[in-house]
Amino acid sequence: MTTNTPWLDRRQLRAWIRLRAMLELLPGTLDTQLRHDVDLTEFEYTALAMLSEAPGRTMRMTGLAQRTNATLPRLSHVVARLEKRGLVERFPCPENRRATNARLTEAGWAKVLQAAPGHVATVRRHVIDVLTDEQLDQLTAIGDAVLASLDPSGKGAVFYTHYDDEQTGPAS
Amino acid sequence: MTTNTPWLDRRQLRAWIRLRAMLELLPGTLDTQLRHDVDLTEFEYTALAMLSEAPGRTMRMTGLAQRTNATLPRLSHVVARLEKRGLVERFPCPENRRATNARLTEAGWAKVLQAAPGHVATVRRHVIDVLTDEQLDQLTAIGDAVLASLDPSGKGAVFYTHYDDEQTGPAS
DNA sequence: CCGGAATGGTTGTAGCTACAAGTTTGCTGG
DNA sequence: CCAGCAAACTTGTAGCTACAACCATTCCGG
Repeated sequence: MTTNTPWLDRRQLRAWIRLRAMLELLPGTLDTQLRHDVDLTEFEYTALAMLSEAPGRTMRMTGLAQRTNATLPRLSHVVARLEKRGLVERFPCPENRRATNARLTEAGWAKVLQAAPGHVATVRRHVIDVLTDEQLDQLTAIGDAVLASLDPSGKGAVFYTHYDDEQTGPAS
Repeated sequence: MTTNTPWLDRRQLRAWIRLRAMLELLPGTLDTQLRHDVDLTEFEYTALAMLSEAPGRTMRMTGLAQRTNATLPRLSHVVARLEKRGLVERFPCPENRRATNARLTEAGWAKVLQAAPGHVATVRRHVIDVLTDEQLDQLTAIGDAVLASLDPSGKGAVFYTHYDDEQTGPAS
């Protein structure tokens, strides 16, 4: 820890500058579109979307937090707000009395249906449609490497790899 | 705008999920390290670092905002806080009386020196060192494509391409 | 040379996130 | 069977960002 940290060479710096710029600019762009069109944050949308795909449109808070890459306090606040807006409802989990389930309401489902097309269009416009199929796969590989370093336990990976290939069994 | 937005296929979804996860997790990781070690945000660090590389360690607010991918209001607030901490000082720009210059103080310079190694180490650990040289170049290309779609005017590109190749002249 | 638009900034405020505590329920060893 | 620790949340609060408003300069056409 006494230093000896090599500086970044030009190639590395070049890549890092792009990544940092994306990190700074993309969230704002996505948020702006969603807020303007349907009054949702990208994070709120993601939470609702995850619920909409879950069996019974219901998930436990912890599970939802993992899928949305959020901390539990953050999710708790967000769900509380969504509940006030009538898009989600919470109820104690039957099997585990310290757990809480979040369920998408009908209004929440309608909201997802309303929000999805615009959001997908934005993601397409700024990300998907400007990349080649090859680049999409490269991005996937890069993401896997980076995310593995961020989450060595690999808890999140369960979800990342969920869409990789339906045939393959769970990660060994 | 009447819909007709194709949904994402598996390959596209796969890549997008990784990118979204990075968008969500990376900033927090970088912020946490910097805040813990030197009480700085990644954004604050970037601002200070940009100033430290500028001639006279001085930049106009607008220019600094562009390099840090920030809006002017945001930068204004941040610089105000940095000024209170004695890391930066502001003074009216001589050539343009409506403009403001921000200059790194000695304390600010010391702060950058103190912060840089740890931050670079973190960036290395989670990004640079987990990718191959090939992947770094791929990331650069992907970043260029995405950023171009976010900023069609290409104002930011001036900076992105600054490190690409010292030999090449300014973009045509 | 003057009225309006554009440039360059600052400030106020609402809303979201991170961090730190606190609470309840479940688990485990002795 | 119970002490203590862990799991699963919720809540309080400080701090940062976005958005909107505002003010001061500068530029530009007629």
